[in-house]
Amino acid sequence: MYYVNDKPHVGHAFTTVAADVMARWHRLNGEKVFFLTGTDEHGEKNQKAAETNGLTPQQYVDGLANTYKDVWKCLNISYDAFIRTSSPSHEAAAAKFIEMMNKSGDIYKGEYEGWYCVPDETFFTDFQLAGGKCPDCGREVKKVKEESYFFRLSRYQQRLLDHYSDNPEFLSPELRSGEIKNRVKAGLRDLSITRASIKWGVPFPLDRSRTVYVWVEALVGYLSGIGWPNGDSGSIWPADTHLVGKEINWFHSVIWPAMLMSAGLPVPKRIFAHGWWTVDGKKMSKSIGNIVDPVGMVKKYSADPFRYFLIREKPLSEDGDFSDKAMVTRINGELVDDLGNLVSRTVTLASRFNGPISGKPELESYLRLERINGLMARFDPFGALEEIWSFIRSTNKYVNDKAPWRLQGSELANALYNLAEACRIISILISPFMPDTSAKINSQLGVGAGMLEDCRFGEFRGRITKGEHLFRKVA
RNA sequence: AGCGGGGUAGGGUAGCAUGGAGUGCCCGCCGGGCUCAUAACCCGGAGAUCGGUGGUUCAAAUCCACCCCCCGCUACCA
Repeated sequence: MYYVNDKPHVGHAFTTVAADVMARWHRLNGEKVFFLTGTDEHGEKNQKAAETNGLTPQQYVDGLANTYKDVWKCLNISYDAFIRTSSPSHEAAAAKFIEMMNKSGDIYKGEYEGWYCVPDETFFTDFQLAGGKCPDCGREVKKVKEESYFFRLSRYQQRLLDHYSDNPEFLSPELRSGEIKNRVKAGLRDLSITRASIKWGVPFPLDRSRTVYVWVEALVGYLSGIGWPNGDSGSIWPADTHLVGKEINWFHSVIWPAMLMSAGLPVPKRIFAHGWWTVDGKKMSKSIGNIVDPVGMVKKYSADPFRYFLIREKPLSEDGDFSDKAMVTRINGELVDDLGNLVSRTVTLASRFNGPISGKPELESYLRLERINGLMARFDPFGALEEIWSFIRSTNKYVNDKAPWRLQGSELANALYNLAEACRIISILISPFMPDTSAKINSQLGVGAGMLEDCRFGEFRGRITKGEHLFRKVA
């Protein structure tokens, strides 16, 4: 789920494409998948932005939510539900959730005290101040006291730590787990969960003159998005994975599980915090004007190559750099030259052959399916693509070694059989990453869409017809 | 400052837990082969004091100590 205040950029596209790839992979494996995304729409920023634009907050976020949906359509995202936190069903779910926390005795009225930077509209703790001044702008801050309701987050310190040690997968990737554990060990402060001054939000059910702190209510979106507390949400929850940016890891790895424990609900199995993109080596920012627009990328390179690049260029967990140069290298080298060319030479050779394409498997040992599966299970689609491409390269080598253009009869049929089956299997394996391309390969091979279990060398049943190249070179 | 991650050929990475010849992969570069394929494909080669110093060891990229440099997180803007 994304906090909407502008149209999505590469970072958003990355998260969503990665989630889509994982969702498609599990469907390919015959598993039942529920893929939820959506938009977090409340908060002061949108309230103000709406005023500036002469719209109601609702009108303003309606526009943004539609923009998100359009971009996901353009990227071929196969989500099952799209939750909007300004929807009535979400507000009802959030209110219900808070009442459950209250029943556990975890909500109390207190006083929030902090330093407020008026021009930045931001609160700071003592610790964050830079020499008594605002750490962002360096101006004076003033002490503010506000009556507020609190969530007894401090109560959950030990339960969280126990949960982390009992479920090592929960804090993913491993490199992130240390910082969360240590901070939790250092102690948790209770969390102020209401705002008196912000109107654009979910009314706080215990005192409707206030709204619920946006974050707290947005997290409940993971439940309201699957229809909780109604419907068959019980068969979907707990979520297998929440895929989030590393900057919001704290909310997902600490606050959210504590909230769920308080409400007496199961905790998701894994929080995966992914890394960020820089652009041409620089941080993406409006002031530099280097924000990468995914729609522009799709127009320029089309959806599949862009999706491929996002996953192939860096591991999910790491930071990486986005550049047109890197994009061109990947497309020309790996999509056009490795994959496109393999399919092209296979299809050309096969379409000149009249007899039945059959033989005995000779490429099986190069296909490390278990390893690929394992990498995907560990949430490493980057590593999985590396393995898939290793198979593609081995298959290209096989063409050179066999030199089918010099063969005839059964020897030729055998070589073609291996190539056709390899292409069919490759098509299945890449389908979660590049669904359109996979369909193109299938149509040239004359086979239907396969499942993961069909990634075995069997009998080749397709009828091959040479078609267009899968990709075009880019400059 | 505290906590966390990282520094491996021109660039990007894997390897490090359970030490064993600098071993692998991708891009780039040089040379060769092939001609089915969008000058694509295949093979070979050059290129690294594995951040630095010291230590443990028969043996260290890998273990230990200290140092240098990069990056992230530090909770109520989301």
